[in-house]
Order: sequence, then C-alpha cells, then structure tokens
Amino acid sequence: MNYDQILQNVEKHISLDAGETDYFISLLEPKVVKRKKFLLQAGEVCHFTNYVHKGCLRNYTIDDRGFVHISLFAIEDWWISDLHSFLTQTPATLYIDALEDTEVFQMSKANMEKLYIIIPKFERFFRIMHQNAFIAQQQRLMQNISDTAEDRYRQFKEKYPRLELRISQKQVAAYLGITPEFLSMIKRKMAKS
Amino acid sequence: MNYDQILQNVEKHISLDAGETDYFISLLEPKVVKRKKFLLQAGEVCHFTNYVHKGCLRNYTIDDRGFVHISLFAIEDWWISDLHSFLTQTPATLYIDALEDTEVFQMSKANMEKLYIIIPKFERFFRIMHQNAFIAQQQRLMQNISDTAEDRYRQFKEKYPRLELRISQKQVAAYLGITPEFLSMIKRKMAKS
DNA sequence: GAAAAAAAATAAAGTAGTTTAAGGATTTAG
DNA sequence: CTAAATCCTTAAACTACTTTATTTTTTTTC
Repeated sequence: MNYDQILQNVEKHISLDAGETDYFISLLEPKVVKRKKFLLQAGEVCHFTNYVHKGCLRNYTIDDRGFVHISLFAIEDWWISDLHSFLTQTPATLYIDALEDTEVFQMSKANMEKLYIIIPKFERFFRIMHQNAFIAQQQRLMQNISDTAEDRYRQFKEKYPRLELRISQKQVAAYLGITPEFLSMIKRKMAKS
Repeated sequence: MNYDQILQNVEKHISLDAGETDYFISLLEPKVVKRKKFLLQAGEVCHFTNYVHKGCLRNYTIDDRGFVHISLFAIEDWWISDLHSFLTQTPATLYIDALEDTEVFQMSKANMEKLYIIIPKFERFFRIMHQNAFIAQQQRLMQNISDTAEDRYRQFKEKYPRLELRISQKQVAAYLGITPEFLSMIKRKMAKS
C-alpha cells in the first residue's frame, strides 16, 4: 500500500513526525469498492470517513419522486462521507457508491476518536475539512438558487476538470439538478457558439 | 438585562454551574440593532456570533444581478452569523441586517476562544450548533433542488410558524428563491383549495 | 463478439416560474 | 396627519426547464 498520497493530503494542513505518521496509518483500513457497489445506504449509520486513493465515488439522495441528486463527486485525493450521520452516528440520508472501481482508505469513527486523543492536532485537520465542506455546500446552494443550468455546468467543469471524460452525462445532469435531455441541449448550444 | 433566555438555550446542550454561568455572561455584549441597520456587510470580517434575544434578523447574499437571497431568518432564541467568515476570520459573503428593532447578545471570536479554554464544554455546545447549521443547510439545498416553490412555501411556514405575520411577503419570496409576484399567485391558488 | 442494456441525441408539447407593467393598498417618515 | 415610498395584486407575454417519445450510439455482460 502506498500512503504517500494521503500523507501529502494531511500535511497540507498539519505536520507529522515519523511516529505520528505511523500511528495515523495504523488506523486506516484500505478497501476496494467495485463499480456500482455501495459504501453507504440511506438509513444505515455512516461508520467511516473515506479518503479516495484511486477511482471515483459519489454521494447522493433520492427524492420523493425517485430522482437522484448528487451532492458530491469524490475522485483521487478527496474525502467523502455522510458527515452528519458520521458525526452524530444517526441514520444516513445519503447514499455513497462507486462510479468506477475504487480504492479508499477508511477511518472509523472509533479510530478517529482515538486519533484525536493521541494526536490532538488532527482535531485541527478535520475541523478544517468540515469547515471546507460547509463552505462548499453554501456556495453550491447559492449557485443553485441564482445561476442558470448553463452557468452551473460551466462551474462544474471548473470544479472537476476532466471528470466529465470519466462519468456519464446522466451523472453530470444529476449533479446539476437538471434532466439529461436538457444537458444535451445545453452542450449542443454551447458547441455552436 | 435578562439572561434567562440565552442560558436556557445553552443548557439545552450542556450544564453550567453558577461560576461558569457568570463567566459565560461576562463575555456577552448586549447590543440593540434598529430596523434596517446592519450587523455585518459582505467584505467585512464577521467578528461576532449573535444570539437574538428579541426581534428579527436575516442573513443574505446579493447575486450578480442584484437579487437578494436570504439564507436564514433569526428570531428570538436563534443564533446568527456568517459562520465561515467568523471561523476563519476572512471577509464575509453574507450581509446581516434587522427586519425589526432587535436586541442581541454578541460573543466575539476572541471571547469565544477564551471561553473554550476556561470552560471546554462550550466546544461541545458550539460544535453541536455548527453541525446543526450544516445539516439545516444541506436540507435546504435538497429542498431547493427537488421541491416546487409551493412545497418550499409550506415548509417555510412549518419552520418559522407565525413569522409570516411579522415580515413582508417580499422577504418570504427572497427566502424561497422566487419573485414576490409568483408568491402572490401561489397564495391565491392555495387560498382557493 | 453478439445480444442486451444503458446512455445520448433530437424534437415537440407542456409547465413552473419570470418579466414587465399598471393600479390599489399599506407602511413609513417627517 | 399627510406625502412619499414601499408593497401587494393581477394579468399577459415570455423563458428555462421538463416530459414524453423515438432513434441512434455506446457500454456492459456473458
């Protein structure tokens, strides 16, 4: 297992000595998630926060009419969970599944609490991550309220460069909150100008 | 000054002895905000988190086209700030102003950090508050993506019972993300059936 | 590598919400 | 208490997006 990538991710925000690094790694559980397999389903408690080493996951809800709304794509070097369920250990509202065969490192809630006690600076690390999640969500809310679908599509491409080549248009539409048919029209219109 | 209301709010999540209560109160700064006056403007750093003792505040953004989008109303017993700006001490994206003459208790960032050191269980209190803010925001994002304006209006009335009597329809429309004209139509339609 | 399944494109008709405009009602400020 | 400002209602025309249906293309599966 190659832990360089996840260690670099952590060391963007905090510094670790050799012993701390080893302890952190000892708490991680590597896992392979095959395409279309679930890491979490709504109603279950989210026991893990997941770092994506390779591949692509999404988290999403399903509304009353059965429509899928994707709240986040997580590719290499992203973290993903149902944060609310994980923090409060109550049933999740989100599903998490794999759009490609994916390798993750999982940190359980129990291990995360041990980690906070042994190496308190990880509180800082995860606090920053959770703040960033909050901000990203706030921006997305504003975007959804005030921008057109075409604007949101442009912003999607900025936020996730090259991801569009890896996933279907249907997934992009479910992220943007529009029908695949309408996204198809937007793309045709943009191609012309 | 009557601190019973804010103390009850805190004691929903943590218990305080007499000394802790006094210390907490000593860090609060009472302030009166007249109708239409600002507590925060976008671009400023949010130095305070505000507990509404009486009255009504709103926080909102203004988009590229000049439209106001209200993200929260805070009436009696609610907390309000630009959480991101407050936590990171970077410029705010939100405005906060008063829809009625309002009395708040303000806690500065500096005082909050003192409070965490002297009475660590307040970390728990504010962590719960911030988690709840995150969840509420997530629910609102989902609502905005998947529900019609009429559904969102019904949910607004559940979330803020009786608030509609205190604020203008224009404010409600800015919260729902629709024009006041369309809200007028929704109300007429609902009144018929 | 063929059959089946899923995804994408196109188009026509429909709907939720906006825009603009005008008149009437209510609130606010001096 | 009055003038001015703001807010609310109504309605018609418009726009962004959905729905439904059909055909073509791509992907998956065995």
